[in-house]
Amino acid sequence: MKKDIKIIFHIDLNAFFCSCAIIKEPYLKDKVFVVGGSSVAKRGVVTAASYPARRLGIHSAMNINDALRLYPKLITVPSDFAAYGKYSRLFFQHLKRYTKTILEGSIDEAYLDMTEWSKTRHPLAIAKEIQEGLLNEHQLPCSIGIAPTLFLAKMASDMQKPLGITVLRKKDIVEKLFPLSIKDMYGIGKKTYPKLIDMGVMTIGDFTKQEHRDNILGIMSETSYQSYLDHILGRSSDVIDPKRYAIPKSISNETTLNYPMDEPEAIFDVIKDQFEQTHERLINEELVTRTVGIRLRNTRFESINRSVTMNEHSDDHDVLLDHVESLFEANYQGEPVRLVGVFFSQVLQKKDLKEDYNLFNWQAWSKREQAMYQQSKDNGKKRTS
DNA sequence: TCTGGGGTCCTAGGACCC
DNA sequence: TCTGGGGTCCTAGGACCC
Repeated sequence: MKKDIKIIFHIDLNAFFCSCAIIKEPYLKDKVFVVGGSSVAKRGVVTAASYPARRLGIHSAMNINDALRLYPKLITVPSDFAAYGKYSRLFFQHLKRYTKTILEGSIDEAYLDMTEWSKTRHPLAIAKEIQEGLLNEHQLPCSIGIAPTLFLAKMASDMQKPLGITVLRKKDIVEKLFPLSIKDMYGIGKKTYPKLIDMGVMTIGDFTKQEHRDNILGIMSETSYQSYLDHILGRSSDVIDPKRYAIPKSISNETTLNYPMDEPEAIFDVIKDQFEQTHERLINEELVTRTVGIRLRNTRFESINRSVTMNEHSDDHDVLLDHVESLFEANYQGEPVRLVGVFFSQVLQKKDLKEDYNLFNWQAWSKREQAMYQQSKDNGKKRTS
């Protein structure tokens, strides 16, 4: 039986942080500017670069000083996370007019299952309408990719920026996807890219060639390799699960210190501050955690994470803080640190706790305990009858 | 040359149990 | 006494993404 082909949209807001800055300060439109940098001079990186800045070679994650060297008149504006949250919510609200089957890929990216809609209207027409709606109503430019799987839709939305709409059908893969540089593939980053280039895998098409298989398996697992092949050839997931990223699996706060510190009391003050922020979010979002950890980064940029997993989930301030304190005391060796952080993982929603907990308890009981419990119940029945 | 902050997923090794 | 193999959980680190 032939499998129904789905129509997935991937909608990617173009230079989202920059768009938010322009909404607030319209004079920034068409200017060479970046979002990012730090209040502390001579530190920080570019979080987002405007398109005019990108044309000068300025890109995100670039050191602010390097960016200034490329263009001394560069305007820098500070991050405004409250605004990003606000416009992100407007973005998703706008999309919910079209379908409830939406996956929030990140603050500025969404996947939509438009299969049903496309039975009555042409996908390109709907995409055009969404794109114009976001631009006219919210001043948010976007690019849209239309494809049969999530991965291909994501790759398609990247092909024409800004304000592009790109259709990538399975039959277009060889023509449109294969020629792209392997570094443009989602999942291949700055560590894997040079290794692939060394073995002659320059393009996405090269990656699929049998002749490179053994070499590639030398740098990644069979599972990863197969998963990339499935992505490229249109065999990966076409199912949108709106719940997938709805509840965080971990939450954390970290901060880079203004200068490296080696006074344990002073360092712990900062860690405690990070803890309070993370804990506040835990409480506000009605979450509980089972694993508590700290992170320290030394002046060589090496990080160590140390964590403990508790027997039960908890949101208790003092219990969690005690763990943080013990972890710091047990692991801090006196070396100067430049970054500290606190994280909670194995996070759950508090309201989901009870069921899980009962289930957990039952399974944790030994066979003998379960038998005893069963027997006591049976005895109870006998007594009452 | 100097590298922010928030996440997800994967891998690998050790402990422990059966 | 020494031994196998499989499964799960925990910890740590790393790659990657926005």
